[in-house]
Amino acid sequence: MPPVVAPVAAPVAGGCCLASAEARALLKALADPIRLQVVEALADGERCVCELTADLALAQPRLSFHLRVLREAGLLEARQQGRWTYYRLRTEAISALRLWLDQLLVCGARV
Amino acid sequence: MPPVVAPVAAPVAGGCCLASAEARALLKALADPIRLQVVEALADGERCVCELTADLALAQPRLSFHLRVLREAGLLEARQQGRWTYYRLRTEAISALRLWLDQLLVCGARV
DNA sequence: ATTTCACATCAAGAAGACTTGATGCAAGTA
DNA sequence: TACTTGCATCAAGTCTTCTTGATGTGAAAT
Repeated sequence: MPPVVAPVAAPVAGGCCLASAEARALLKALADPIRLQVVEALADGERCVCELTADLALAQPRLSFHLRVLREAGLLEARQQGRWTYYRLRTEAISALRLWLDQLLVCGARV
Repeated sequence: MPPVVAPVAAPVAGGCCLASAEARALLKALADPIRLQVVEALADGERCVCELTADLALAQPRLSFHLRVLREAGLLEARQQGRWTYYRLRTEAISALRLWLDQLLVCGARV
């Protein structure tokens, strides 16, 4: 377990309108119970993998697999520090998804 | 194909805060490309299955399968009229999902 | 230099989701 | 009544995703 240190600000990119493939990747990533737990666990700040492994009581390769899915969907961002890898939630991704849902209602599939 | 008639208003129930299992069902339902097309096709009004089958160029049992997934997730509602079954989008479901996404950001997983 | 720790990755198997052709059924139609 | 149309459902096969144990790697500790 790493020593407790102050959280580090991460760069924020955050694009606007999602392509439907990107949106679907986000939806799919969030649809899994374990991955949703990970996202919730990261809602109040970044954590290293070993903390998540302990908190969620998961086998390490299993968690690693889901972290990769979440990262590739754009929901998570990884930061390496010493031996530890910290993951943080890309809240912009969730905002973008929220916006995408709006579009789904507003325009008659014309986007 | 059915005769063209005026669209019928459908009852709206719409619960508030989604349980995470319900939310995940919605996410999963929307994550599929075919099902997303169906939702988009229904964004501007209800349609019968045969219209959807034609528009999306899908085998009928295949569409039927996806319609069921969408309906069981709470995204669609079916209405029978004569020989035709009309499906409409439950926009409340999408609003609820949007709200659920908000909660995900606002509270540190405390909901 | 060796060991340990944190994590990623891989290969094989298990589980789940989807597709397809066949069948059933209810509501019209002839 | 017999036939057709619109749709749901089922069973079997296929494809995708997930899990698990083993292995690899780089960074710190000894």
